[in-house]
Amino acid sequence: MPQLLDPIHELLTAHGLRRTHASSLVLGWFLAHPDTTYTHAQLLSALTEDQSQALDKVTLYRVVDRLTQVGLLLCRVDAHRVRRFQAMPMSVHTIPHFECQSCHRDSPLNDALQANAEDLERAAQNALVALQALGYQGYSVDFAVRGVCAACSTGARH
Amino acid sequence: MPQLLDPIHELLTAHGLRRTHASSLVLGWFLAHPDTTYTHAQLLSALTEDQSQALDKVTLYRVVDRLTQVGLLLCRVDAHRVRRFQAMPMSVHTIPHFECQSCHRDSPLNDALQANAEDLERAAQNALVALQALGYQGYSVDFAVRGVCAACSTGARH
DNA sequence: ATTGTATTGCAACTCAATTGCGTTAGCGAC
DNA sequence: GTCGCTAACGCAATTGAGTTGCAATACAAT
Repeated sequence: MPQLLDPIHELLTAHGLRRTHASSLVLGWFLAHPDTTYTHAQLLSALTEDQSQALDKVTLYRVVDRLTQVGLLLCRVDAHRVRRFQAMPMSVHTIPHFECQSCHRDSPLNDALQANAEDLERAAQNALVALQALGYQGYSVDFAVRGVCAACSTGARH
Repeated sequence: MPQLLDPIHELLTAHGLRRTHASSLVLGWFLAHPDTTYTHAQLLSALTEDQSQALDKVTLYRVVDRLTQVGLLLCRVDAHRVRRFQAMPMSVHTIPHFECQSCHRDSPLNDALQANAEDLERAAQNALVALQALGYQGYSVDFAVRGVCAACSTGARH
């Protein structure tokens, strides 16, 4: 058990963070659930039911903040103005998505974009290479289309 | 003067909205300031100082909401979790930008992406054409890269 | 072990945005 | 025109994500 936590501890110290109960717990959770996004609230309840001991709300905010600032986590604000965090992905998957401004649904666009997936992927890759050369680090690419979806634009009335 | 407002009135009725003082005022402001984003607060103070009569905060929220739902305005949530609105653009300019997760600065990426500007533009155009065929309408494309900028990643300590 | 500083936890607070509800005013029908 | 239905208004009170202040605690470097 203590050996299993080592990679977490090493990541923390490698990024200049202390190896505390809260930070190990949070980073451990994210590493165990890659490619999944969590809001603060979701993370709090997930950790609370995983552990029996509840971790303070403010502490969680601060731990997540630190992890994000050093590039261990990725943060984006969703259409409902809530921050969503996930472990910083290793590879670059550009996930094109559509945000409807009427029903506020956020749906993936894989089907509609089959044709230009390669253009997008190339643009994303080149962007990252160019940025890496400039000293930027630990990034992720997001391709978002905003508008009114078919259902809402035909349905008309709000 | 009344003649100048006609295009605004026509847009409102064409989208099933009533031609009220507040909605004409707000839509008029956005049409007069294309390519500029406003938060609710900025819009409120801009309109208040333009007009002498202050328009209620809640009314403004609701008017902007309606204009957005029918596709006359474009809405995005910025890195500080505040909604920013602008007139729905006529043409598609994909504005690649970088959001630093440490200093929270949001900077345009034109320089770094000179090389793949065409790939991006093509991907955006194709995406819109494909979506239009599916009944989606009034959209805008956003290409965002997230990570830690050069200054923050070398500076290290927050 | 000692000490300086990062981190924690609690309460109180901020601020964008929302809801309830009684009132007002578009707009279509008569 | 004016009647009546409903959208839109405006005020007060509320929500909910996130923040700040500060005293108490726990890392980690010496």
